[in-house]
Amino acid sequence: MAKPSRSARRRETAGVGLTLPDALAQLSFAVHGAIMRVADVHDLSLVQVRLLGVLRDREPGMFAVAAHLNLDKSSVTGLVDRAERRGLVRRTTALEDRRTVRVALTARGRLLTRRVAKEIEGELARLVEGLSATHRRSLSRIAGHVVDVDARRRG
Amino acid sequence: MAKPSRSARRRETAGVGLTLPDALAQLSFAVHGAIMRVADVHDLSLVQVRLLGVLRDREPGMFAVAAHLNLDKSSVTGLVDRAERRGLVRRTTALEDRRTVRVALTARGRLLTRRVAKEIEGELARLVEGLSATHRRSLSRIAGHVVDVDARRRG
DNA sequence: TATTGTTATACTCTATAACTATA
DNA sequence: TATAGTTATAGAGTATAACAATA
Repeated sequence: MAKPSRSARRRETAGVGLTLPDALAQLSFAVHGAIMRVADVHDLSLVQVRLLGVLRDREPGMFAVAAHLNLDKSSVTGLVDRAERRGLVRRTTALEDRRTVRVALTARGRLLTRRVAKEIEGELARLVEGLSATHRRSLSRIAGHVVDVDARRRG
Repeated sequence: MAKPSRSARRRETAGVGLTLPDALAQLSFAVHGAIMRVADVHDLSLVQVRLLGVLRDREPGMFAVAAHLNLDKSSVTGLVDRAERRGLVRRTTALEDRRTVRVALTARGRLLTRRVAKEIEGELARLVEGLSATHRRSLSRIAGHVVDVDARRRG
């Protein structure tokens, strides 16, 4: 049996009488699946998508990338190596501190980043297109609140 | 459906600062984080947690496990190898078809599965404990609806 | 021939520890 | 000494292709 795509994801039957934890977990898997569908099309992993996202508005050093992605710096070395091999990012040496290596999107990387962001937004929009405007507003507001509380709790 | 105008979108997200796709993505990361906190405590990966979940009420063959997890059967061989090495699952040969290898939780695996499930439920409950009962009900209902539509769309 | 699993191989992703270069 | 990054190494997780055993 061949897996048709790069991602592995769960697809279990949804229900009506779900507990809130179950509903949350399944919603999370659905969202993850939507993101991975886009990533797969461009042969990107989730981490690579996140890397592109981090570089979208910044030109951080390797250490800062590691902090953003919550990875060890040695993991970022390989991650950037692979992205560089694909021509998506470029390493440049900082003039002010010759120890730091800045990472930046190439023109091709920038193009791909914009495209992927737009496609993910589209997939997520499709995911909620069956909801009424009222429910969409509710979901947005409640989800925002949950995220907010969680973020404050963890700094 | 027409693409909403820029101003309409601003109206839709007024008061929250997040678009619905953003809110969904961030909520998904928060949920994933909650699950991973539990998994980490028990030195489990997300896939291993899912494997335990699949085996909770079943004793499937390797092929069926692969289908449940949406993995290639060769990937499941290694996955089950590692779980078996840790004493969490056991391979047994089926009597009716000597090709198939059934996978079952050991006593220790069953214990861990119950504990992990309970802890994940607890983490997710904590995630939403700041919501009013009304908002919790809304979130549960709306999330269930999204998951339901998504599941039906993908069969 | 078809199905179920495993093996061989290769790649991504991740971490820890040791190393280099710069500050 | 301390910091930024890479290298060496190990292991999990994934896939494809080739194989063995059974149906």
